[in-house]
Amino acid sequence: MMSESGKVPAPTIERLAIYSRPLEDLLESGTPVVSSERLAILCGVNPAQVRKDLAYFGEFGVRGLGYEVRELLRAIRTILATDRVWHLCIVGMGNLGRALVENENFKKRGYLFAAAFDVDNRKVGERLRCGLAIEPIAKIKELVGRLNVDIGVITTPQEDAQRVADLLTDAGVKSLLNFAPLQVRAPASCFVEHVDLGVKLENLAYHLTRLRGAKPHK
Amino acid sequence: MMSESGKVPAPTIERLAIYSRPLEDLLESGTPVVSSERLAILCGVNPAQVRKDLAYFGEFGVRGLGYEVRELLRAIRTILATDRVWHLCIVGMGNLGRALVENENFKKRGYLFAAAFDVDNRKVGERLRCGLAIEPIAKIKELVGRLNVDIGVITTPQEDAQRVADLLTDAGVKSLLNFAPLQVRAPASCFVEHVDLGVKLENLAYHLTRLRGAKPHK
DNA sequence: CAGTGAATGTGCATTTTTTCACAATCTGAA
DNA sequence: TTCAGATTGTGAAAAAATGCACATTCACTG
Ligand SMILES: NC(=O)c1ccc[n+]([C@@H]2O[C@H](COP(=O)([O-])OP(=O)(O)OC[C@H]3O[C@@H](n4cnc5c(N)ncnc54)[C@H](O)[C@@H]3O)[C@@H](O)[C@H]2O)c1
Ligand SMILES: NC(=O)c1ccc[n+]([C@@H]2O[C@H](COP(=O)([O-])OP(=O)(O)OC[C@H]3O[C@@H](n4cnc5c(N)ncnc54)[C@H](O)[C@@H]3O)[C@@H](O)[C@H]2O)c1
Repeated sequence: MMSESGKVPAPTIERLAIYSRPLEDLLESGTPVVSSERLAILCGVNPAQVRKDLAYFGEFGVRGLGYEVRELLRAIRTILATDRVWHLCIVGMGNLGRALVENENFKKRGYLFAAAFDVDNRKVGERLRCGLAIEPIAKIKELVGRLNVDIGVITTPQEDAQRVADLLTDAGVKSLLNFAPLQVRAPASCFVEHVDLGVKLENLAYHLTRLRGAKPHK
Repeated sequence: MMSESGKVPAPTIERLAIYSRPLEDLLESGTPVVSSERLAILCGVNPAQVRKDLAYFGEFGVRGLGYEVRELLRAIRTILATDRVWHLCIVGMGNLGRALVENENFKKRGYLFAAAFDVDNRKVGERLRCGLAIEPIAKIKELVGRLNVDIGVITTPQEDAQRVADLLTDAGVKSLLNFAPLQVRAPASCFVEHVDLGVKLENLAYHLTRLRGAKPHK
């Protein structure tokens, strides 16, 4: 149970997060049990894949029946460590930064923005709708330490992103979510996720030019 | 040259887009030539991977030298079809929707927002800073057809996303970029990309709880 | 114009990920 | 208590992706 001895494939982790979306809906709609086949359809993957992904962490199903929705969701949340609160900070309070801190979804899932930073002196001091005040980047080190920030979010222009990443890792942030369109470098102890919308669009563009029998799902 | 006979792995396409970022910087900084090794380091991948990715589409390098930056960038743009203008429309002009249409990066890369839609009557008619006026969703079909929209961007709340996807595909949009946290379903002829920030964060959370010798790069 | 150094392009081995297929096992009914 | 029906968990096969290693080819030098 909840063994996780060997190493788990990265795609498995990504899919576990994806599985939890329809599971939340099923839970809300009162469905008590779901089969790997049904869940697979809802997520656009293979049923065996669902079972194998879960099997890395234990046996959550009942043969002949399926998975109890509430139970499975709880298990996935434990695996992904979303059953606790994570503290985020965000650097670069432009359009994107504001949209992110204002989004209720994150709070609902346990991702709390604990601090927001910007270099622009006209913005520093401004109180955001979510209650946070924008802090100067000079306070990154102090606040990251004091507020126990786990994840740093970078929403500055591209040319500042690496510098900001350095500030954050230097302040002790253990992982980064970067929205600027370049690969920021960080020490091996810091895990970095990149969100590059340009890459997504270019993918679409590529497929649009040769859309003959392309699969609809990733 | 530019053969592309067999099928190309999906990860290759994704990486081509990633390669183009440092190439743009190199071009700007006047670097005439780059080796697969250097480019690989800049992108956090294996040099052989770079060469193999490119080899799917032709021979762009010069043995003993490397790749001419300008040439290679042009080639990648041709492959990814980013050497032309794509017309986008966006549905759901909330925080995220506004951040997206206001972002200059997209225009610079040839992704033009041709129309913006919302259901909220208080928002319809409003003129955005980018010049676009917010249209009612009743006009989706007409405008998508008239403006020749290639890509539909969905930035509505989760519960409306599937309905909006249906409206868009029905109107003839050939691909979708969805930001709502669920897998929208679309006909096989329509290519869908999902951007789920929750998945990214949950990935980080997972790795944070077991960060022992984890690789920094994807 | 031959020789050197360097980096490509690529066949092949390796690794990773997905999928298949079926024995194991559970529920509920008779 | 046994049986039927259903779906899991999982070895083993298949497919996909990555990385190695080197022959090939080019630029440049003397
Ligand atoms: N807006 C989008 O929809 C969108 C989408 C994808 C990616 N991005 C990327 O996200 C980043 C931000 O986009 P945006 O539209 O919000 O830009 P923006 O210009 O609206 O905001 C950037 C903010 O960063 C601040 N900033 C600049 N340098 C800084 C520094 N060194 N330290 C702290 N703050 C600094 C600026 O003062 C500004 O407030 C960009 O890299 C952009 O390419 C944006
Ligand atoms: N804000 C973010 O940073 C962020 C990040 C990731 C994902 N998302 C997702 O993107 C979506 C939008 O986020 P947001 O923060 O902009 O929300 P928002 O509430 O600010 O905006 C949603 C907009 O969609 C409009 N809308 C609702 N139903 C519609 C319909 N049927 N047709 C057209 N328009 C409709 C609303 O009027 C509103 O303007 C959500 O699904 C959210 O989960 C947001």
